[in-house]
Amino acid sequence: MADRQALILEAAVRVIARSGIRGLRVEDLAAEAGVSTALIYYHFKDRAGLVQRTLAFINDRAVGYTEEALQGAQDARDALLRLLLSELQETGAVRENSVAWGELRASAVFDDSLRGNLVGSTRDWVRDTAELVADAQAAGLADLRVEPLDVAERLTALVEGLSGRWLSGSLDVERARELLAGAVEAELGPRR
Amino acid sequence: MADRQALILEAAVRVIARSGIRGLRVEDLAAEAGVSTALIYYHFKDRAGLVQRTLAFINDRAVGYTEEALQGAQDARDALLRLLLSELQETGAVRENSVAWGELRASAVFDDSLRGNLVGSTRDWVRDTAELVADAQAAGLADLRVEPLDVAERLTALVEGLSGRWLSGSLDVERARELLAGAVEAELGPRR
DNA sequence: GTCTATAGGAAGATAGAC
DNA sequence: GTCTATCTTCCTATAGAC
Repeated sequence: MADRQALILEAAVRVIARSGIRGLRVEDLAAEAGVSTALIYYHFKDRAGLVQRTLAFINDRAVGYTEEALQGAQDARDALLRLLLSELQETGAVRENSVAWGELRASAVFDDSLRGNLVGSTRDWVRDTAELVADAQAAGLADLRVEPLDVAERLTALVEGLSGRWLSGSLDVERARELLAGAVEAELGPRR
Repeated sequence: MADRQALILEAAVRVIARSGIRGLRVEDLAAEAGVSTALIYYHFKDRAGLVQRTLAFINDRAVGYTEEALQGAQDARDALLRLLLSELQETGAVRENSVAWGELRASAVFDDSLRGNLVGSTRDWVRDTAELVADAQAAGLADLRVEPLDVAERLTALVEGLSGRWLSGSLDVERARELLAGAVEAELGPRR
């Protein structure tokens, strides 16, 4: 069984998914994890440290289902679509991650200390996406006139927009996935 | 000069733009507005009522610059672009509104009582956008094969995604506007 | 309508025993 | 390492005077 710290971090993800980063109460987390508040302070120093560590934990976990999503892709264009769709799934872990990610971005508007992490992760994601766009072009599966970085930046930003609507109850996940697939078609042009 | 309530509401917008909905402290607002906390409770009953009224106030104000953006549009396609770009401007009021809107969406993930307002406003915005897409098609300025509602839903969601990146410091406003213009081109196809 | 003063209740953080 | 108990700070909300 995992150690106490890991148990607390897993509980923290659940609490953040339920109440948000700013709604995270150390006492709630203690109850969720079945430990005392003092233990949390012992392991994580203070609330800010706890949040920091939880965000890093979430990021690591995301790598898992992202790579999983790429398994079995037919070609580069298919891989691109799968990568993007992997953020829009009604799965426990994905939803938790999406909520946390959205909260992180929303919180970073008011809290500089959260921006570093965020900007870096965003850039990585955009870069990976742009590479798949370029691969698709090289394989003759996408319009050669489009700029991979522009397309990647738009598609990933669209995922974030759709995700926000999904999680805030304006859009169901199936419709979001459909819209995203349509955007990929519009951006890359017909398969040649 | 406006009455006290309006002064408080204007101050509340500034405080929300600076600290977020969940970061709004009645005491901060009192200082910003130059009144006592008691007066705020006198006029708005409680914190929730204050937030509610402020959000409505922000919505009303947004109608102003939205309509302004449509002035001088050359044609339906141009009007569509202007409508969308009006959310991405480095102007005091627009930035304040964008921050508040993003916060509202982010908060609604955890607070059901905020969803009603949000879902309705989103639907209206998407509908107005879809109408402009249909107008552009009728005027021969957009590909007739695209579904106006799908395009509108994607473009408005993209605006929200770009706006989130802009406000959280991942993207500057000029780049965001450029990317958005590119998306309109990709979605509507070349002018015919 | 508006203020000063303060009650009352969360929530973060720590002391000290085990 | 982990807990119980508690300190302290911050924040919403109200009482009561003007």
